[in-house]
Amino acid sequence: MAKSPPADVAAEDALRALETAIAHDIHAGLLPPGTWLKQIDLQERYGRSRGDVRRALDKLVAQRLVQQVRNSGYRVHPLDPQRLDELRQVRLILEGAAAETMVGRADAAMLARLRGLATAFSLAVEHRSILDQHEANQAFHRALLELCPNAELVRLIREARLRMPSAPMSQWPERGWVEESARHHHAMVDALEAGDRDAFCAMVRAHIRPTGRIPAAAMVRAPAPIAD
Amino acid sequence: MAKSPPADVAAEDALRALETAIAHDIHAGLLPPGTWLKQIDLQERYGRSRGDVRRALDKLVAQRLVQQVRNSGYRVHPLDPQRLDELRQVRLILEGAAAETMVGRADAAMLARLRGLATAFSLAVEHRSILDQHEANQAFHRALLELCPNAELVRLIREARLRMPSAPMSQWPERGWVEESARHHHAMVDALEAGDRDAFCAMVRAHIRPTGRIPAAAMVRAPAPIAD
DNA sequence: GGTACCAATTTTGGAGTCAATATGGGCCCG
DNA sequence: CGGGCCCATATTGACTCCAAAATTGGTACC
Repeated sequence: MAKSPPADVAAEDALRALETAIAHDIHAGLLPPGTWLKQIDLQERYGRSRGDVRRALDKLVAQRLVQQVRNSGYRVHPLDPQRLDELRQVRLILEGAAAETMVGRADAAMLARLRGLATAFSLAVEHRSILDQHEANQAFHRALLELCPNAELVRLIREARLRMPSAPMSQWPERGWVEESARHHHAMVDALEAGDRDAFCAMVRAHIRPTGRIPAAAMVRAPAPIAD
Repeated sequence: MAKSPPADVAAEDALRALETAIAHDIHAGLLPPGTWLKQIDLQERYGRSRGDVRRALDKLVAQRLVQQVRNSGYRVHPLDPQRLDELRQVRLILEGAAAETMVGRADAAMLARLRGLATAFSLAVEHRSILDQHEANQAFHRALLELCPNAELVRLIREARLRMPSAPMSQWPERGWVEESARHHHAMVDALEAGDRDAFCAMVRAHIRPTGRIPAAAMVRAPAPIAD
């Protein structure tokens, strides 16, 4: 049953690889919101069969990252300010709750790794391209999420982050925010190291930047009710 | 342009209908966890083409309600105690956060409707089949969720609830829980009517019952101080 | 009597093909 | 000169068919 046939794993990973490749290009800004994703273009762009493209697109539709219009094809989901703010609130809820479970779970090696990723991001902010900054940021947060023991929660957070279409790219250029992000990362590691749960959670929440306008009325209060 | 072609809408709804039909049968216990979902069976069971069955199955896989094994087909996702508990925590997080946003948004008509659905559930508990109870419960919670202004959050909650495989059916029969659920529903409406946010949120959290047995080993240590 | 092997059947996965529909340009008419 | 209609093209969506793989049942052997 659970053998390890390379062909099977390869095929399965290949499908997911295509899916994440398209998602990556969307986040990188190569496929701006509203762009029509013609199957034939993707087919030759990624060198895959049409069926694979179609299945990957369907998965992306299930994640609401792309939109399907009957008999017109798929297109990158246009970003709606309302939806963007709702997504931000969802991230606040999920990542805030996850933060509660993370403090105290990092050993020395993990702390060192996180510190390294935080400094890598700082360096990227100074000397590298925006795309590299994006990568470094994702790497840091990916590692951070490994501390959360709730696999389902982690999956949900990953999906929620994935669902934010091109948000980073369009708003990062504002000088000052990236640098603040870098400081946030280091502060998170500091709090983790000190075992200061409140500081850590506060930093995680502060890190989720408000989208353009701040409708304070819709803010959710609520600290996480999660069991350890 | 955007004419009103019944074919398009019908086709789109038809696909989703098949998807929800399968999900419904899974929740109803007709397709227990671990069951192999042979495409040909579903094809003749729901009277749909194989392509439709496949696409619906893929969507269900994306929602982690069914599992796909290469060259062996799809099967209902087996319920793992660990995963079930993680899902419960996720529901606590999401529904608890949603509850915070609901108080004060219900007008008189909505309150009356909720009250009616709560009593309908109570009646179902007394006089109807388990399946009817399940339906009544879903109807109440569906209506309740309409109070949440965050559409993305609502979607996430619906998906999370959908992802719980057959949990209600397998554990509801324990006499006492269903009746407590009915009381919970009425208490929620009471709190909503009184505008008592804390009471409402507490009730929502209490309503998310702990998963059957608590495998202390699987717990991430720490007593789960769920609800209050 | 139990076990291991082998063949037949069933089921999946994918590719190819074909009809239906939207898009864009050109043409005709006002 | 501007607007509306019609047709050619390209793209999508669905059905069908075929090969590959796994499961099942049977049989022979130990």
